[in-house]
Amino acid sequence: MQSVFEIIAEPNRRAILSLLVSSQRSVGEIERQLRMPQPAVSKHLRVLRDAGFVESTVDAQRRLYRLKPEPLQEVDAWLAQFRRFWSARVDALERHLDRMAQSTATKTKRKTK
Amino acid sequence: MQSVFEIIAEPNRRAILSLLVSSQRSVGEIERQLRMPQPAVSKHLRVLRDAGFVESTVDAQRRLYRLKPEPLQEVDAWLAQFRRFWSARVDALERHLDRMAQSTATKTKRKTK
DNA sequence: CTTTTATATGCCTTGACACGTATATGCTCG
DNA sequence: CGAGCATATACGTGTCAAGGCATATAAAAG
Repeated sequence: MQSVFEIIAEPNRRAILSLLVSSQRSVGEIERQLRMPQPAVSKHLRVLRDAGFVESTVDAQRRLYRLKPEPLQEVDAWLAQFRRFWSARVDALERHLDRMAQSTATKTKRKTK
Repeated sequence: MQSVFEIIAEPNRRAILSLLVSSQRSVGEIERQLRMPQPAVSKHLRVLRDAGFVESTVDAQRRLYRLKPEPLQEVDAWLAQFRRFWSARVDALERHLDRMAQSTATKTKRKTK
């Protein structure tokens, strides 16, 4: 379990991350909101913490977990190389659709005239 | 192997995707550029195609594979929810650093005067 | 001090998947 | 049509991680 991609491959871990984006939570809150056994939550949090996705502070017997941005930014950085590609594609599609609309409009004009 | 996240968890598959971002390639080209056994390449391409990451066309005995944007955009969409979070954090950090700089400047001023 | 609450860890089983090797399919060209 | 190249698939194997359950640690409450 090394790469950030393997970490977020697990659906429950993604759910935890999504939950933490709004605010920090205790293990028990996560457990209840995601309806998942407590040991499972703790284990996933362990993985997430080791990978730097979250950090925790102690509040009496509770541990409050909150998000850290770096690993997800790493994913974002990897994704960046593809944004150029697909925006180019969207542009091409838009040009294509423009031509379609153009041609349809012409046809309609002819018909309705 | 259902979710797009599991697909890109595999390093060789990410390498293939990165390779295809510049242009389409045949299986043999991928095999040589990534120094990976041909069956491995074919298998990963199969997975990528089934998941909609790539598509292929036939060119004689070759198959040319090229990228499709949708699945990676799905990843991008999931990531979007965190961007607000971390840009907020960066803002806070910047404000913090500004204050530091401010205070340091003041101190320096005093010293150098 | 005992009980209860909150969280973490250990062990075991199971299933998925990546890899290697061998082989099959299919196209091209002599 | 047969040889050779390009790609796909099948099978056997090892690894690793997720889930379930029991239990350990530790703090709070009574």
